[in-house]
Amino acid sequence: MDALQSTEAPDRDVSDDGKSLLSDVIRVALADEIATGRLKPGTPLDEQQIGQRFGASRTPVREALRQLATTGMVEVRPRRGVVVATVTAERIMDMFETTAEMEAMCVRLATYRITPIERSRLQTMHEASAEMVRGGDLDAYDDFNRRFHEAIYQATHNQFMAEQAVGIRARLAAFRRTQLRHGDRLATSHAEHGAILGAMARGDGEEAARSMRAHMLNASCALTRYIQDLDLP
Amino acid sequence: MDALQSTEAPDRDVSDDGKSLLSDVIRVALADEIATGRLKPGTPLDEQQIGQRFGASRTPVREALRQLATTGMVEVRPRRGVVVATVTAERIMDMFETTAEMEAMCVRLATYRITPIERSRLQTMHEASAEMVRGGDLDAYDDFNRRFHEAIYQATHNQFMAEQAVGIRARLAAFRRTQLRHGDRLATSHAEHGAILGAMARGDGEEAARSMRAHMLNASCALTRYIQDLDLP
DNA sequence: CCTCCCTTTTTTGTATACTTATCTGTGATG
DNA sequence: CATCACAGATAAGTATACAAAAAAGGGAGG
Repeated sequence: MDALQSTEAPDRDVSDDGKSLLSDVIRVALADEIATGRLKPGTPLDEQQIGQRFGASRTPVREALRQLATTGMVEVRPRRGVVVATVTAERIMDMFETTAEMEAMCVRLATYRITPIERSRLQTMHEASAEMVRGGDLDAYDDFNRRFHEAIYQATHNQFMAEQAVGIRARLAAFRRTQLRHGDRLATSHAEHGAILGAMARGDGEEAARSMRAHMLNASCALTRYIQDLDLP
Repeated sequence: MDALQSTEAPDRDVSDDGKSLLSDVIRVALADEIATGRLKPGTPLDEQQIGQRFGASRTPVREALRQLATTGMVEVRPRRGVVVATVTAERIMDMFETTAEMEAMCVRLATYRITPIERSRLQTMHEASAEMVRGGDLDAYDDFNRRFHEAIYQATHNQFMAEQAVGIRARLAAFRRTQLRHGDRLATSHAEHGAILGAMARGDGEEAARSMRAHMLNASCALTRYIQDLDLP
């Protein structure tokens, strides 16, 4: 039951942020802890306990939890409490496939709509990432990877679609942390990014989409292994 | 300011549902009113007023509003109240394009994965809809249309993707009510459904996706007109 | 020894009270 | 006459209190 009782000092100081809403602070904090895996699926989220942790009452905690429920990060069982959403292996696969297809969809549209400036920026980012690959800097590459994909979303010039893509990517984040952590996935990923950019440069949206799908599928191989380690229902 | 003060009898009786949560009841009710357009964009949603309407206190109302904010149906301006989300014409276009692309994505996957039983059911639904077209029964066709598309989502055998598709479709529902209400759009829609089913029957996922995109695009012509009538920012 | 039922306890759902920030209106001042 | 400032009003954010349902625990009966 004390899964939330972190050993480090309580983060009460968040309450004196001034402007921000307590419920938002709590929501963001919990979302982060779930996404990064510090709160594991099935963990019960006691309202009072969380409230104490943040030096808040139950009210803002409840609001945060309800909002998280809407995004699917937690599961609310009426009158029976809230738990971190339990995700079956099948569902992770489904989420991953959806992400891959949405990425493909985005890159296809982006191919047709990207501006020269955006294209140049993507290319620059891509070339800069080569250094991270050489240095084997996983964290830096992880961060670059996210920005690279988000730059593609933006290049669709469809704000709504970009938001959807970011949202789904965030929800999947909990399960992809280890995806690049083995073999020469880093180098492979870099090469795949290059293939995607090449197809975009040729204006071949369909090919860019295929490259993206392949890129995501390759990344999923590691994911599959990870899921099996998780021993999910 | 009395946009919420409906002239009909107050729906206080929802509170004695027994099992259901008050906040859920309020959320669903408000979502419906926003989706069907009874609550227009920009309408301020006063917590006390809504509470009175449902015979509830502010607490469950707040929870409902926060959840709606997560789905983008309302906009929360911290300490300044909640309003029905104001949607620009551009954003509706973006939402519509995203929907069209997601539908195309779904139908492509569905083509490869649909079971004989599902295929048969889709075909039966499609044939039954011919009667509605002949009779010009708009409401019945509207309902059939939703079920037809949702049956395709299900045929992807990707529960997560189906949920996403349903969610986006629901968010767009507010703006598509009038889409089929003119010309012989009904007959055209029916024919386009036939084309989609034909491509699926041949196992040509890409063609099915193209047909679906065209189908959605055609539907959007009416939408464009509707948006211009709306006089949005 | 196991099972069922009743009591106790805990926790959720809702209401109400309090605090604080924003809005509004009036008046003073340039 | 316009603008700014201050005070009151209003409504949002949060805390606390109460009600009710579910979980937990214990005792009686089989």
